[in-house]
Amino acid sequence: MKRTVLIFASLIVALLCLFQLSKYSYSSGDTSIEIIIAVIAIVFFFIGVYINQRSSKKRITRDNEEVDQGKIEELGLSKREYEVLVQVSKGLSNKEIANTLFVSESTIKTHVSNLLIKLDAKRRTQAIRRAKILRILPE
Amino acid sequence: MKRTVLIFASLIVALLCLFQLSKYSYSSGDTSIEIIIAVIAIVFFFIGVYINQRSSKKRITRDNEEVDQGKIEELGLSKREYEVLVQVSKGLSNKEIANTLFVSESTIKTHVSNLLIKLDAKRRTQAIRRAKILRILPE
DNA sequence: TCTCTTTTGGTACTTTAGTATGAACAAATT
DNA sequence: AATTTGTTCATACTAAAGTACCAAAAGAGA
Repeated sequence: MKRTVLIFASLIVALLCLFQLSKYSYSSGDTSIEIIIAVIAIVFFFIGVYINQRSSKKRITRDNEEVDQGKIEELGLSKREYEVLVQVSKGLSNKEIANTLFVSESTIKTHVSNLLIKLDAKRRTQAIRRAKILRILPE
Repeated sequence: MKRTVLIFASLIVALLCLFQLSKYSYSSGDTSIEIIIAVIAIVFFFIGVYINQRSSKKRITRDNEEVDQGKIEELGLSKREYEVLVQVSKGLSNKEIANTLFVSESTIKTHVSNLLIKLDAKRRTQAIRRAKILRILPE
């Protein structure tokens, strides 16, 4: 938001500068009005392109990286369960997850079972699917 | 590409129209040159925004939906193997895949085993992971 | 025609995954 | 203090998943 204000402020300043430039050129008479208008058109065209590129980049980043924390709570997933879900989505086995989280495989099995119920999935692959659709997983 | 040419052509036409308008306004003297320039600036600014929005939308769609056919060949995945991979990524079991593709479960197991080797994965969940990273799967 | 790849399918086996159930313990809530 | 919730772990079991090997049939290409 602050950036948008700054950009618009500098746009107005640029516009005023162009006014002065056009007046000067007109009075001196060595530059035709058509060229001035063309330059202004081109400059503002590219300003529009540039500003839009910045905002669209932000949009892409937001959509792809942000995780919907609300839906995690909505599903009733606990912190640990979500951690396990992330590891599952990385393609790790229960034993591997147990090692990375420093708990036993039994614990992971319990978490996965609860995960499947809460995500309404029969298999871990289905859980991954649903989690990605619900925008619960990163990337 | 064709659209880009069309857009630029209409841009030039618009520019010429504005030239004529500015000449008329100047000779009649009832509109100041500043206002004309301001209008042109604003119009071309929004033209820039509009064009960039169109192209950025295309970019988003391309990045998310297009599948890298080259990498599939590179990995040596056959048509059927790729079909199975897609079903696996949807969270289906071997039996379910067998039913949707009208073959036996043994066949699916063979395909999956070959898939895992070609994708350098130990589990189907890992295969899904790698496939998504390689941009082989849709969405 | 012969060869190679793909697709299909089987058997037998091992390994993961997932279910059911019970239980201990800590932390937060009522 | 009593209850609920989350995390931990175990046992015993069933169900998938995956491996290893083999083999037949179809299609494409040399």
